[in-house]
Amino acid sequence: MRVTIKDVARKAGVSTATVSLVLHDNRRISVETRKRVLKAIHELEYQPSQLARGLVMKQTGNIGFILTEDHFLRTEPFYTRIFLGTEFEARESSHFVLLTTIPTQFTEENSLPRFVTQQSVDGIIVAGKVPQLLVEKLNHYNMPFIFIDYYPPKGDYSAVLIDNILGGMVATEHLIKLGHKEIAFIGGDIEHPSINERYIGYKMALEKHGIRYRSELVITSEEATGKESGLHAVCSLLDRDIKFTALFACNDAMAIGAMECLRKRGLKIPDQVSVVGFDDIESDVFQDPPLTTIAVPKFDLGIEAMRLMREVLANKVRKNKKVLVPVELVLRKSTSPLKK
Amino acid sequence: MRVTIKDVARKAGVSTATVSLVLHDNRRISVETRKRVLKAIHELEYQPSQLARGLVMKQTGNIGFILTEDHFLRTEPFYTRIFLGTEFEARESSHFVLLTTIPTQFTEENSLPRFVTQQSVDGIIVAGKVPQLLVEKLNHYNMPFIFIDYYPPKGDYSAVLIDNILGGMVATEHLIKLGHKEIAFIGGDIEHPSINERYIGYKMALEKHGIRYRSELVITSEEATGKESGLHAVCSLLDRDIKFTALFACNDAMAIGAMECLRKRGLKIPDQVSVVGFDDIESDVFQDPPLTTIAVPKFDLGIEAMRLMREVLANKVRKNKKVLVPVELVLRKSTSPLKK
DNA sequence: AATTTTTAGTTAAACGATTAACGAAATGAA
DNA sequence: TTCATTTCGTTAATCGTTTAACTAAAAATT
Repeated sequence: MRVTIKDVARKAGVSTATVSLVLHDNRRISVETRKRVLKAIHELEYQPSQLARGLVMKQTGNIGFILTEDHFLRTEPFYTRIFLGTEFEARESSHFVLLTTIPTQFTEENSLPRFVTQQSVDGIIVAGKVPQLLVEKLNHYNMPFIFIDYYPPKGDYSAVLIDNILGGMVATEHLIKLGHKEIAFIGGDIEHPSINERYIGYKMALEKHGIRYRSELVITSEEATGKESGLHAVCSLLDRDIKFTALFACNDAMAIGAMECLRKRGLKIPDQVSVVGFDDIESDVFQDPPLTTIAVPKFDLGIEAMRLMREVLANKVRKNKKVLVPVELVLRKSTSPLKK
Repeated sequence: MRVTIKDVARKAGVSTATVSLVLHDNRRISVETRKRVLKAIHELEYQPSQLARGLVMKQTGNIGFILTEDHFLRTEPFYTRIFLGTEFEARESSHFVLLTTIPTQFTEENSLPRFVTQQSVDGIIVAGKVPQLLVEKLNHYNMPFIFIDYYPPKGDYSAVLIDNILGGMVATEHLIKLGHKEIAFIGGDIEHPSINERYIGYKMALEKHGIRYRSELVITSEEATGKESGLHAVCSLLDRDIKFTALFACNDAMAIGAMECLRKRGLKIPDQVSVVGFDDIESDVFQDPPLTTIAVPKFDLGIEAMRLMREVLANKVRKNKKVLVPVELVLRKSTSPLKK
């Protein structure tokens, strides 16, 4: 049978209360007694039961982690890295993370994850864009939740977000510093806050350096944000004979598609067109040339979310707190100084 | 405050024991009382506390899921799919799955996942090849564990495995039925049970159809099982002027590398060489031509593991049970009938 | 009618922790 | 010396379930 606090108490010749107090570093216990207890704990290899502890403390020690199915199964380990960060940081406070997915099309028929309805978690982390319906259903439960890399359009929540505006600025400024003035921007799903913010960063950088914003250089009408969209966007630019010496794509997938189009049309990268992406996905390195991009620290996003969760659970947070995690420029071979 | 069994009991005018018995479908309770209780449960939206339940039943309701880091972060969502299957099936028995990773190089310095040392799980599922040290450390704990897609070289364990031999046979027979007789096999990391079994399947199929095994058609000396190994293996075959009209690669990655080499050397697929892979990874479809392969039902592997775990936990399993999940041939464009 | 059996519930202990409230001994203050 | 305070522990209630053992009433048997 399992070693319990009673066994420890007996072995150390004290009451179970004393053992518990030692475990919680209560200074009401003398150094000697504490030593005896610690010795007994060690010798018996005692591990407190999380169940018993949770029952009296009214907390489960679990954190729920919700992802849509497609995000979890994406080839690019974006959300898996975020999860890993969360799980890693959870070890610091002895939390467990329960990962579950919801259908990408979450409708009325779908029920919430069991850990929510059963109240088997102390808090919930929601990663990536999720259907509004989920958010609303979640609101019915008296459980703190935190978003990662997404922010619901209505309502006020705690969230850990990528500093997309900064990223957009850094990417654009990088191009500007290389001497470029005709910098195109391509984006899709422009309603998505993250994409929109990158776009804003682009515009801010232009303004900051006194470069006029030219709408013909900008494509925000793509539906999706995949490779095909990138290809399509750039091709449409080229078809209209729009000239640009640099390109900032709202993410790497689109950037890769864009490069494909540029190559097809015989444009040399980076000599004729410099390209910057956003995200730093795995395949960037295998591009020809390797893609310069804005790296998103996925692991850190997960870590920050778990930290924020702890603060929230400890009531350290006044209102809904937002954490912006910084991004950084990763120089590879797809950008170069403007050539005459 | 949380709704407890007491609230339900009060509302229904019965004792808490009665509520509990109703919850467990005990037929000692009359139909009417049961109805009253059920009504109260429903009206109060009562959810039993897993903590309290677990405490008295001496079970946590959790299953640990261990993966090496590199497996979890692989671009190909192989193990994530397996996990998803497990998580999905866990819902049937109200289990939660705690996913954690261990360093790929698990050494003495590394400690076991916290859910093991803390005994916060009822059983453990280990997916993919893991260091032997982990297995040995796990053995010290009195917890059932089950392997998925791996079987430790020493010892006897319960496991859910891919029917690799069958897969190797099916792949090879497919080629034989297309008229091929000179069928090459390329594999790497041949010590790995899965690879070895596919190789055995290859040999069995040849024998079954009375085709002589020719060692010069076989490469098992590659270290790794990646694209480069596939490329290297086939090139070395071609360099030695070995003739073959079909090729079975031990996995899709190698098959893709192999095709790259074949294309480079000007050999047409499938006209001059038919190629079959194994695994059914995402990028198969994007190959030129799309790769015919043996599909591994990842989701099912996870499901079967969870089912097996339940059997084990219920002591339904006499000895260590092995479950072989069947694979199936996926016809795409990389194989065709032998041309004269 | 008396006894036994069945039915339909209840009582109370147990699971393994935490912690407020209490208390005895030692120490300090008046 | 007496009273107050501090130190170091203990007692006992509590968290929300489950379930063995019990009981009262009803039904069946003799």
